[in-house]
Amino acid sequence: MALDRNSRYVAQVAEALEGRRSTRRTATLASLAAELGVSRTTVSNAYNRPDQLSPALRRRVLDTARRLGYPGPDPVARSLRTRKAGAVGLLLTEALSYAFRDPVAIQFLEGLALACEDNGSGLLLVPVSPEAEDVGAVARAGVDGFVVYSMPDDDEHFAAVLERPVPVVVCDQPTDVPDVDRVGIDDQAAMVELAEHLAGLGHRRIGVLCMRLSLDRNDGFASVGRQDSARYEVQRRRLAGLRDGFTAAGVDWSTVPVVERFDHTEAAGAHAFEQLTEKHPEVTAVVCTSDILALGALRAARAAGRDVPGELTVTGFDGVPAAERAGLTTVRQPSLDKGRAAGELLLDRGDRQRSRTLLLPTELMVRATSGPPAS
Amino acid sequence: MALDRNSRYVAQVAEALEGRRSTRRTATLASLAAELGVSRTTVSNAYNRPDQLSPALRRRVLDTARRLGYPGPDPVARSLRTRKAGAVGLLLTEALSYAFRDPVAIQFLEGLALACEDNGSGLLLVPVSPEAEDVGAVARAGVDGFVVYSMPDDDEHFAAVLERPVPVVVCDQPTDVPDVDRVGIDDQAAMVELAEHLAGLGHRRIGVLCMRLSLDRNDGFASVGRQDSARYEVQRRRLAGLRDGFTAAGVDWSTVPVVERFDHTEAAGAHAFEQLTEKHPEVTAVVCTSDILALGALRAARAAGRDVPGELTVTGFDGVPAAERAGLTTVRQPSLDKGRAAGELLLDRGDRQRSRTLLLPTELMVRATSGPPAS
DNA sequence: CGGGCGACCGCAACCGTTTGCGCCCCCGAG
DNA sequence: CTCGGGGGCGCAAACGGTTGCGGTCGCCCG
Repeated sequence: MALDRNSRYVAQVAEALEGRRSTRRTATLASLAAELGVSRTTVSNAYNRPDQLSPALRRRVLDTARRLGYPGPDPVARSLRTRKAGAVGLLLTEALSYAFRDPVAIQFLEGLALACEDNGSGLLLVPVSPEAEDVGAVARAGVDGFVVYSMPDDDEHFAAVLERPVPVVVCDQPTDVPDVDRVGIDDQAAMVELAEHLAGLGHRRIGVLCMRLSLDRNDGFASVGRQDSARYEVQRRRLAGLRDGFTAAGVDWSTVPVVERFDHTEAAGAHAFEQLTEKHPEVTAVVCTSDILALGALRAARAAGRDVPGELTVTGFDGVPAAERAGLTTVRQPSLDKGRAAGELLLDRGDRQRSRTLLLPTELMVRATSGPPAS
Repeated sequence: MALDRNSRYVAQVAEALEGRRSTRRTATLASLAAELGVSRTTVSNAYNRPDQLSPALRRRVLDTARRLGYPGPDPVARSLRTRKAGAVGLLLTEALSYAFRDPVAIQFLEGLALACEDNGSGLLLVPVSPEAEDVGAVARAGVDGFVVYSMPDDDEHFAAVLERPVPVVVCDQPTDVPDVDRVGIDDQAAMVELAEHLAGLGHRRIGVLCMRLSLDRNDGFASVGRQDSARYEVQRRRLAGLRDGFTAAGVDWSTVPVVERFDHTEAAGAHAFEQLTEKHPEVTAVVCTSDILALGALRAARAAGRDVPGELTVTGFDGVPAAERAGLTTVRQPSLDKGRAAGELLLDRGDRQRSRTLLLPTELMVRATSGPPAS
């Protein structure tokens, strides 16, 4: 049995190789039809509409195809005719490979992949160089629609996506793009909730670590002006939430130090933490707009001998697995569900409604890195 | 003459527009040419060969395109004509979404993505349902080549890939497929090295936890016969390496218990550990064929009150970040480099050599979970 | 024996571009 | 005035398939 299987496999492979080896152009639907003495329609039907021709003929077609090394209808030609590519494109903020470095992006991707595989459609990761003006890659992508993940405002690539006559759904940002669906969370409200938690614990002197606010690198303190004009809406909204929450608790936001980091890594978080606390040793709570930054800050705090949460509170945002392991107080957002919802929104285009926005719930996870300020 | 031709296009387009006003037929190269009173060639050149027409006309073409909402040449039609899709397909062992759950796969993907973005080509994740016989997805993928990641022997999807007249490079398994490049590591030698390390420490009574050996679920002990006939070559080779290494140290391999798990999760590793130690409490070292399993085993061991490495040695394979954090003794393999190398092998097809195999180095990482057996 | 009915298969019109050449015309040199 | 040359643009043949319909033919039923 196993032997049988193997020999069949070997034969199959050899045959495939032979087909490829030949320098002559690979067989086409037409040449196959000619060889068989039937019409192209019939050959096409043999592959796509088996009920349209007799089983005997169908078998003959398929056998001859195998003999001639015809690999079946060319996917590109088929796509051209049917106007379906069988794939959704994904546009990412960063370089393509970044998607696999950020745990939140990975979760999102997993969800999106789930939706795709349910639908039987592929997932095309569109190659974008962050600095390259080359928008060609998105114009060249053969896809039935785009999912856009967390793009800054006024992005060229995103503009190129909107140019394409295919449906688009964005995740997180930008918001308020006419005629495209969107899935996200209420970043601002989530941050208000977190702020209330911290204010309730008694924190009044806080510091903030946030991700990149605009496309220019600014590894340092971010003025209120810079905060308000951030090109990354998500960061803008999270900061706004903090502002609202702490302002309500009597804190003058303009006195709150906000340290920005261009790179989104734990190392960046650690370094930002040092920068913050060196200049503002009085802060009792360090609020980070992402778990990655918070984990870095946490590490740096403990490396500096600070007791967390006894002496200092550290919080994050996102709810990645590592944050849970570290006992980090954070806001959990359903990243995987966002990905799946984005995919479904794009693919389940049964009821072509007016543009919808889907806001998923978040959850404040109070864990072991937040406590009342040291008295 | 030209007018005649043009008017035909005009009529054609008008007709199309009238037929589908509701869905607003998008402009085409031809309709744009008709509107401008130039040939399709010229419009095409405006996009692809700017030096082939006067700057003034080019500008006029582009402006008119914008006015008409022409999104530029259709990617699919272009692909058909140029015979280039601008994307590489990726075929995975598991369901598409699994790729984002396994740290090793993620690393591989990151490397592959790096190679792709360097080359400006997209990365198409081909949707495969593990159980579905539907091979159609790979036949339908519009790509210039395939990267195949760690497929079992005799896989239908892989066979379908070989059918396609495009270059293929496989990662890890299967090996020895004629005419396809391959990148991987020497799994067997790496395991021999690990075995020698453990044997050198004095371990003679060992137990093994391994990943899925075949497509049928077998969560339990795996006979030597099952080990030898495993459909997953990587697992087969790793076990063979252990066998070689420990046999050389005087161990009778047929007495070594090997526990198999279908699912590749920490929970599975933990459970497998319990199953192993319940039946074989005498083992002094638990060797796992992956870090994930090892991390689960480690957790289970400590939960059971076993001192690692004082009382028990646990080792993994792969060298994922979590393993480093946990201080796990393991074999590090360059997963990211494998991905990048696979991509480069596929894309840098300058010298169409005979099929190459690229074996990357591994490194034994002796850390804090291995030590001499308790006396 | 006529009519109707499936089962099977082919016609022909697209799908939207790219590209190797060839043509035309204007311009400067001889 | 002739002639070579080159810039600028168009011709027409692919590229490889899909599909709404319509045609043919054997067979069954009344």
